[in-house]
Amino acid sequence: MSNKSSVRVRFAPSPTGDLHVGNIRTALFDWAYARHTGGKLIFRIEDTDTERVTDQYIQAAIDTLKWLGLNWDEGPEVGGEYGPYLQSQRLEIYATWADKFLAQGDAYHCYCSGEELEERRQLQMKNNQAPGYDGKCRNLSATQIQEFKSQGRKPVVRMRMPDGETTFVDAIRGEVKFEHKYVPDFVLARADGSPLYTLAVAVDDVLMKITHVLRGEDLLSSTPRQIRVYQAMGLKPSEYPIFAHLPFVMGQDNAKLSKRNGEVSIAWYREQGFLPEAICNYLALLGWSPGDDKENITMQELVELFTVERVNSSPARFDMKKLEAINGDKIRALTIDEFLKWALPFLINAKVITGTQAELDVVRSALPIIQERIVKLAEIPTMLNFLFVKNFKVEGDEMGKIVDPDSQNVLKVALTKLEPVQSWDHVAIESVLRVALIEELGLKPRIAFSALRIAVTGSHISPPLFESLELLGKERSIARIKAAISN
RNA sequence: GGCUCCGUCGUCUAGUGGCCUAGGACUCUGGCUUCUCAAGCCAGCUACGAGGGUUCGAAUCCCUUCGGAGCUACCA
Repeated sequence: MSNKSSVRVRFAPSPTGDLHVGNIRTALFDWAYARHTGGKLIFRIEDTDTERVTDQYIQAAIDTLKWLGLNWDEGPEVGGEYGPYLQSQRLEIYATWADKFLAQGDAYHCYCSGEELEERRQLQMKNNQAPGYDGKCRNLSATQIQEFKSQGRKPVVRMRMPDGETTFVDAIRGEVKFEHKYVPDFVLARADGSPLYTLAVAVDDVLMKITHVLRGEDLLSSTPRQIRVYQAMGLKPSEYPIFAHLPFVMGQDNAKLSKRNGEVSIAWYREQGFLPEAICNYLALLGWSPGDDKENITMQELVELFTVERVNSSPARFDMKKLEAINGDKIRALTIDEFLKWALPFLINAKVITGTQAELDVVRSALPIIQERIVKLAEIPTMLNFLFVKNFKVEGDEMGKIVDPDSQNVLKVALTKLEPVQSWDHVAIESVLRVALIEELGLKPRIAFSALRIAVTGSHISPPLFESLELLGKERSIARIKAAISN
């Protein structure tokens, strides 16, 4: 490998949809590697397929990456000396190279129509032959070309794969070899001159001086084609980038993660209240490991520890439970100020609060008691709703649990003991209630406090009772207990 | 079908010939703690796909086999 500061890695998604878990894992590794080596991360948009690409996804991808904390040195928004970084803005460059390949004899015009190709492919399959371009237009005579032209045919540009084989060393998998008889001549540019991935990706990696290509394993078998383009461009093997094909992230059904087998859109994780650092931490563990037993790491630690050598070659199954566990850990590690910053949008979105200073003060004092009780930020609204709801009412199910004589008695006793309490803090509240209900009435704590919990929070599951009472305030607490007493 | 990649607990992984009667994390189960729910703590379950070699010794090396995945486009 060349010296450290010259490392240039690229993340080059095709914006045909929202960035998903697999894309992000790749982006994360690209980023971590660039940062680890002190190199540059180049963000390039591969939008050569005009039929599938949508502009909105480009902006969405930018937003997602930024939200995750992954920054880039060259690319959309930041520019760079090798731009533009949208392939749709580099069309002339690809056209120029395609012409050069044609002139050099590395590529040739192919006049076969899609239907003809498909027909021949079916025939190959039927005869148990490897399907692929059969080389029909490889050596057309001038008269044949005239003939096709007079038929009004427009040619595509097809790369000639010479006999032989391509061998390259994948940084994760070792030496990989493809015999060219299994790598048919491939199309570089459509009849209208627009480039295909195979052309654009190779040209850009060379022009943008990419030194390391870390990408999904699905591109492994397209590597010989990419190398063929390098050769046509005049590169020596020592000038090829280093390839590292990352293992897949798979869904529950053992297939590549997709919308069908799991939640893949990062937007969804964001809405659920997963922290960017938790997502990155978890994703980093899919196909890579720090080496020791420490799994909960910061972005900083990831950068320090990440090496391609430690990337696994086998695919990993996505496990929501573990992501949640890590997210819970990260949430618990937040300072209250940070936690507040993350919590507010969820509270406001759920219309639990509007965002007044008074509300913020309450939320801030309530956060410590729910911090270790949630796994996702989206759980916050339901947990704190009882503190803000205007017309509080215990719902039927829960109400049914406190209409029995014992519960009613607890509420009545609690009411009389609580009303005189002057300093309304959880310590005082707890001691009063313990004396009255546990010592004097001889009740089991879980029985005694359960009735009160339901009466004031509306649910048998809530944050700690005494702190909840304190946060609610004396007035509302008393009122709710009164309301829960049947007569 | 062909080509290529991959194969350690349910899941993510540690492991590069002896440190492995295989370690950690998540999940699950049981327990402790306890005002609910959590958190925390303790314990337990469970794996080298299979079969052959090589070796004093193999999860680690070799072969075969089985299984899974990707590719096989004028998608990327």
